[in-house]
Amino acid sequence: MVYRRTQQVVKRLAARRSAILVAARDAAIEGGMSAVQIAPVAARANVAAGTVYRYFPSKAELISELIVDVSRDELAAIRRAADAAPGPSSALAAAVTTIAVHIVSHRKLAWGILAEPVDVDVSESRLACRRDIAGEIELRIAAAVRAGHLPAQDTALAATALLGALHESLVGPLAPANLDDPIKLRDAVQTTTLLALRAVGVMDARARGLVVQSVLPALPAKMAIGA
Amino acid sequence: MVYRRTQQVVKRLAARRSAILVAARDAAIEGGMSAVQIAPVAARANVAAGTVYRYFPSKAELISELIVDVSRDELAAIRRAADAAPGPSSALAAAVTTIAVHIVSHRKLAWGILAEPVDVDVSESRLACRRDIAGEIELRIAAAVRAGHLPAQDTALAATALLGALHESLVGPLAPANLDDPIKLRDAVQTTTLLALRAVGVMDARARGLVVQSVLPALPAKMAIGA
DNA sequence: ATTGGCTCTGAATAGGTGTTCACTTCTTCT
DNA sequence: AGAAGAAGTGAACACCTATTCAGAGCCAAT
Repeated sequence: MVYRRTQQVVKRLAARRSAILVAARDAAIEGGMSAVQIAPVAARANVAAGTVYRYFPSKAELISELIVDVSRDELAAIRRAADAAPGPSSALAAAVTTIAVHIVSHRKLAWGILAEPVDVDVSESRLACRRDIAGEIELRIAAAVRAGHLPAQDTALAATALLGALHESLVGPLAPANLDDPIKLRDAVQTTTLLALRAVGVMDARARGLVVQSVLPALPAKMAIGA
Repeated sequence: MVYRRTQQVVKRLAARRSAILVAARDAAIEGGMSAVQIAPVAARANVAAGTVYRYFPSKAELISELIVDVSRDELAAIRRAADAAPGPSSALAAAVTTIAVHIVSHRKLAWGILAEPVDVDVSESRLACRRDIAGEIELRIAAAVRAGHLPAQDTALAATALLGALHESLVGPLAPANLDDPIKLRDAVQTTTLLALRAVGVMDARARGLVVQSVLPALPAKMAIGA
């Protein structure tokens, strides 16, 4: 063998792999999963279509890895926000708010990762991703129940329903228009979070307080301006 | 002109058109929208692929009409249930329960009509269908608010979120397994309805009562047996 | 500089599905 | 019965996109 990968080459290969994933994510952010096609993604990453197949065995694998990546970041953000909260109810509110803000920040990506049908089979990774996030919410609901802040309930179903409500009202086809307006967006996030908290049994008055506490810090600065 | 459609022919044409629509609906019930393909649908309806195009200008038109049909039936059922209820809160509970029961009765159809991405552009009719149903729920929420049973709120957003919660927890990928078991199914419908009612601000205790009242009559007999 | 293997390329391939259309079959009217 | 026109047929076509692969270009070691 007269050829060995030098450090420089290893780095270039890794960079290229990452570039392809980034290109795929950008495509999804702009046009949803249906825009994640091999040729356009390859063009974005400045490689030929065939090159993609030197890094990923199939389109399904590429998309799966994309989903896993996005979901990992999302989950980390949720945990960070919830763990920083002073109590179980606040933690739940913070988690819900974090999800809502993430969803509205990249609506097409969220739609693509969560629901948009894709021709390839990514159900496995997509399901796992959803399960992870729902599981985290479930944990937070259960903690609030244990603390006596919420009535006893089927936490798994509640977490699922809660995510469904968030998705539908923030990225679904009936989501309010003009979510580009920071003020409307903030209102939508607040209202949706309030609904979600009430759904699991937080009293209305208390829920309103939790929402105000959790929404403002979670929003990017430019969105909070309208406060 | 030496040829005019006789009554008999008119009838046969109408029957054939209807058969194609029924075939499309059955295909959707069994395998979701992706199973609604021209060749299989034509085979189901006992016609050739080309014949479908003598009745519908394109696949998109066929699917649009399918969506409109299903949605019309759904809306009628919701109104019937809600109008039969004694008061605004009961009406809302009845409407929500009706939707939940319909959804679980034909999960793949519901998924296909509401969310499953399709290659053709049916966004128009799908959106209208969703808007109609959400609008009905919104009306019922607004009535309950006017009656002083619910806190003032953004009724449009609430209706949307409520539908999202129902869909996600009953037909989404994280929906509980074993919904074929009538008892589990009834529990899922009850729990989900309870969540939905609480989300819009019905007090927990009152919500539980409404759910029990509304779920049992709405369930098909075989599902209610476990009561 | 040369050699042997690795990586990249992008045109060609393959498979799947909506749509068309020349032809056949059926229906109506004289 | 025969003619004229409508309805039905299904194989062929068109389009789209994932995937492949033979050859070009690049890299490391001698």
